[in-house]
Amino acid sequence: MANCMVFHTQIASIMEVLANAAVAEVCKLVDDDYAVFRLEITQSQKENRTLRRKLQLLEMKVARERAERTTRERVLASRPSSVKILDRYRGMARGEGHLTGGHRSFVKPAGHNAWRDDQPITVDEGSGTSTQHVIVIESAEAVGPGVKLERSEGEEDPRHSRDNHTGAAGVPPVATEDPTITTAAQPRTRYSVTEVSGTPNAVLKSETDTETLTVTQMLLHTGSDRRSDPERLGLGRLGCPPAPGSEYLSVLHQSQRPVHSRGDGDVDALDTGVDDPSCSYTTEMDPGNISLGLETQTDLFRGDWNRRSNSVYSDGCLDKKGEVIVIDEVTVKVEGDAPLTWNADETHLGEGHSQGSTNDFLDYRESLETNLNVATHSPLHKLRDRDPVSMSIAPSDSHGHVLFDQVLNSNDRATAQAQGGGATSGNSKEKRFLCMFCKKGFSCTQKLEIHQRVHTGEKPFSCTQCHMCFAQAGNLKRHQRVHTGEKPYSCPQCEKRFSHQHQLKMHLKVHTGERPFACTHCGKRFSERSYLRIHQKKMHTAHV
DNA sequence: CTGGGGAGGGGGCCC
DNA sequence: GGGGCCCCCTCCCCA
Repeated sequence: MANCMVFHTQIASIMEVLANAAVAEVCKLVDDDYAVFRLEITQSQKENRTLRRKLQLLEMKVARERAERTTRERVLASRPSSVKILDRYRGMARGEGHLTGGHRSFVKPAGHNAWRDDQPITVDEGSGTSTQHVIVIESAEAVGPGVKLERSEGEEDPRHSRDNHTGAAGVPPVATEDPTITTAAQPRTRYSVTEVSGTPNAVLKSETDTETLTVTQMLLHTGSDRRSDPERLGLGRLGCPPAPGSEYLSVLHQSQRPVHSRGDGDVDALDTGVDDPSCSYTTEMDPGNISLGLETQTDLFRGDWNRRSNSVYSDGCLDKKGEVIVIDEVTVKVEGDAPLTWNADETHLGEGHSQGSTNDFLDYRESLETNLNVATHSPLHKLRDRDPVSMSIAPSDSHGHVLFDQVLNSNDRATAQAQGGGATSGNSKEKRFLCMFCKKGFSCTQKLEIHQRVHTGEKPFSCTQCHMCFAQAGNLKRHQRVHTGEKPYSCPQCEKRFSHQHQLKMHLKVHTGERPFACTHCGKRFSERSYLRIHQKKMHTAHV
């Protein structure tokens, strides 16, 4: 019996050893196969990159030919110079295709500060599926010496664009600030930026002749801007103010890549990493894809960059396919006496700006409504669809320069109010502090500063518990009730408690039966306007 | 309905 | 008294 037990034990041991060996064998086979699979993927990626580079080269070639042809034609035509900057944001977060915001184009006639009718600002209304971004800087030759387009920190470095042209897609994105970027008054004979990934016509051309044109990307930020704060930068996705320049870029490089995988591009799916079950294999990141998006992406997210989940930001920041050249912030300094006038038909920026007069600030209110909401790209910030990315013009300095600054996170409500005469509409208090962006007036500078955060995306108040950022201290305080569970507003009739006072007010209508909002179509009444709106949308869409 | 963020305005306090 | 600052209320909107 004892021998039997010993034998049985030995059998069990042998079986265990065999089983382990079998498992090891299987694992080895799996690993080998997986390694082969990974190798194949890597090779496919490399091939893909190679093809992409070839495609880019071909497109560059075509672009150059077109540029040269255009240049010759222009020279022959002896047309007055103008500067065009076409910017297209690719890929609407919601695919609604209203890409107006990011596609603002400026045409600044040389010699005078009024937009010429015959050279309208081109608003590139991309289909939303196109990946091309085009920067066109046309003939600067006629631009007066005082006209400068400066490129500042954070702006897309032309060299990056050249990298794109030359097929240097594999070059890792440059996230660091390039002090040389701000090379104002740097003459350029040609400036071409082309990034194409989905459409054959993606070509960018720019021709500047003897002009001292520099494109500068700048953000208008108030003094309290904390963009330099590493934590905020890292949290930019959460809704912190859009960080201008490369600082934000660097954050993107670090944290935004995973987001690419959500895109619709096959390549991206590969690039963003294959879910490797073995955990020992790191899918090669496709620098061609990643770098393109990152190195060309300048700063979008500004706004809210804000908002809510971290991943969102990346969304907004990076193009789905990571191949977009985004020039979201362009500062154009115009030295001149005459107010700058935009072609209202094209840009809605119909008001001029003159130094020292806030009334002359360019009115971009309408543009706010139509601007692309970069923030919408950002899951974090969860910008509303309507939130525009706007190109705003603000007084920049004591020299009467006009800054064209793209800002995010503008609120349509503010816009609507501004449009409704908010700047001057009647309040008991004199509202002599006008918003440089929307001209809305405020009674004191503090109010104005808070308001302008709507445009700048600045959110100086950050939650210590969840990285949410807020433009107003009170909103942060209110938000923190989410963490503390504090519900200071209790219903006297049912002991229900709320964190918002307005929530209690709405709740009380449950008890009172108050339904002040009646449907104009069917007479049905609702306790809140939003309910009525939903009802009308659902039941009377045809009427509305 | 409820929860929660965005934003404007009023008012008190202090200098 | 005016301005800056802060707190709070309020309304709006969305999920």
